[in-house]
Amino acid sequence: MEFRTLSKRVAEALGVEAPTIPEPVAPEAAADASTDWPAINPDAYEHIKEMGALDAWLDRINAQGFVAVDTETTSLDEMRAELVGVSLAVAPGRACYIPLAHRKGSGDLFGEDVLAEGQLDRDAVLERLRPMLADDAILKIGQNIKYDAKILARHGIDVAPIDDTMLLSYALNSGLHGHGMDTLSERYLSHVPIPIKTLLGGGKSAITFDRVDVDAAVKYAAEDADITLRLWHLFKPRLHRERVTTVYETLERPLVPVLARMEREGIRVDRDTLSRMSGKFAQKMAELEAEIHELAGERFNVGSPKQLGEILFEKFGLEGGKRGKTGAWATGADVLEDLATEHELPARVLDWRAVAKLKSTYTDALQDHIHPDTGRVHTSYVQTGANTGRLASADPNLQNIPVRTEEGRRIREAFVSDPGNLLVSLDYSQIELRILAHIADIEELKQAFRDGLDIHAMTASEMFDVPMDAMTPDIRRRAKAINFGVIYGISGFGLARNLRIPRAEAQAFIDRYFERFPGIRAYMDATVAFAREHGHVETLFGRRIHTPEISARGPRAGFARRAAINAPIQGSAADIIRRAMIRMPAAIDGLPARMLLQVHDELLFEVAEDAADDLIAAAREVMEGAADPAVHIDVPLTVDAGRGVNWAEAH
DNA sequence: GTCCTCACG
DNA sequence: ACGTACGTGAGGACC
Repeated sequence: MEFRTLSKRVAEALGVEAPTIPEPVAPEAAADASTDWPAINPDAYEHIKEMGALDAWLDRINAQGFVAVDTETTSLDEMRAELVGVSLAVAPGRACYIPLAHRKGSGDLFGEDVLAEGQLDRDAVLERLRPMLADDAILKIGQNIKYDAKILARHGIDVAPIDDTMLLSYALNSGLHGHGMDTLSERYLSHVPIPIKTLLGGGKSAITFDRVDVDAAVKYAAEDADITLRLWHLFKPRLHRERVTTVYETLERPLVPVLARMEREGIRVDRDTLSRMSGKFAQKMAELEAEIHELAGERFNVGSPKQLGEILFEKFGLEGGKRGKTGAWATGADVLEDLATEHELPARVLDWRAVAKLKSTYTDALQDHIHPDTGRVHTSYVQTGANTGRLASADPNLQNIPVRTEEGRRIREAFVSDPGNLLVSLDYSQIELRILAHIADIEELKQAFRDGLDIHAMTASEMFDVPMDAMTPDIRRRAKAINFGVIYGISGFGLARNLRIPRAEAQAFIDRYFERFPGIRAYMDATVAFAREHGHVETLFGRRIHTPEISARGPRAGFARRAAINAPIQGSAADIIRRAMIRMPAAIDGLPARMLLQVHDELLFEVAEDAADDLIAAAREVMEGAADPAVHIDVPLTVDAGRGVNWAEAH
């Protein structure tokens, strides 16, 4: 009897020999596959309204070992969305939609609100789909499948194994903007999908998908599955041909269930704490506003940079005014800080802005994100969010919760553990500088990290010939700015602005730095040369970051050059923490602990009090060893840990 | 919708 | 001569 592996069956579908290792290779099949495909035709899709018909689709899926899956719901917010229907595609042009919870009527308060005709029972269908969705031998293909997996997880259904066309696109082309289905369909299939707006309408009168007419929904939903499957047929062979299979299979795909889990866990946020803070901030803003109006001699909207600029630079004629591209006066914090040495108005505006930011973006907005059922805030990580391989966090963004000022940091007191639990934070110490030391192979820096020295003080000592025991905070501060500048693709202008020193002086620092650490300049030159030759740079783990503008002329060249220098450093750090996250579930299995958040170089966990030590030990080991065995990094990766009943204490 | 501003690593 | 530190997301003003 023949044992058919997943990859063999997938390979057959792609019309090629099965490979001996994990995934299929089908360059030839992909090269002309699209020419053989039927045109995308929404009228050709099947509306499943009987179990027998569904079983026929399942037979086909079981036989071929892969299927494109898409869910239709009532919301883009996976934690609140209700499942409305499921679509499946088994071959280009062969797709169906299973409506489950479409409703008749307008949805008005007094309107009819009963299930539409031509649907199957939702729970019965889910039970029928469940074995297939969890079957190890059947690949489930989705576009942003984390979304669908979360919806189905809420109905107790696991989806695995998976492929994701959005992530395939990202692995192949991180430099291109847009990995959404509409963009991909237009770019690769030259087809404009049915716009969701034609079904839902827009603005205030927009309806939810459960109010969409079933026949229209069949065309829309099945088309999405069809497009997803076609994109997969195009992308999957390119993965191997373009040598990014490992990145996709070790850094992208396995992260999906990990992120889905973290997002569903959420983090407990105390509404009363936020609400009290909002009240205090409102009071403070009112006081400051009165002072500001008094100082200005008139009432105006303090939140309007336009009005503020007119008062500062036209009414008062203050020096240092600059207009931006659009002709508006620049009133950013750096400008106001300069003015603040001579006038009280800009100083008070800075105070007002600090409070207004905390209130509007954090203490007010976060309250709206507390889930009514869980009492927790559930962010959404965007795996394709950053070109460098970093994650992005949205709705809400939990990667930019204040920490730098005392007042802001108090917002973290609202992020709390459940009773009997603690929050535990583990963060990589100086990971980007360590990676720089390794990539650029700077012996002094590497040794300093091995010796556990203060790296900024050590840099300062080398650069300014100051013995370590005679180091002053100000000299160290300058060296720190230079170290960060190097990571960002340093320029005299940028460093001068950051340190508020003359540009010539900043340039002299940089020259001195390169003199002292010639390997850094060599790394920068080599990286830019690599980008010019290949159109991309790479992380230590083979992730490619495309640099399409590296050979541009004019100011864009400078941006592209600095981004190219930064990308391998930022991207390698991103890869390392991804590797840690992927291994984490197995490492903490059995502990009463859950991973909640990632903030670029930090992982935040919630754990039962008496297991905190065990968790820290386990998680630290995973994080510190996360580059192994794929890459040997010639400096230790070290992780700092903290714990407490809230995020302020834990950090 | 775009710009400005500012929160984070 | 140009015009710049790298990577993000979000709120408010303004068009």
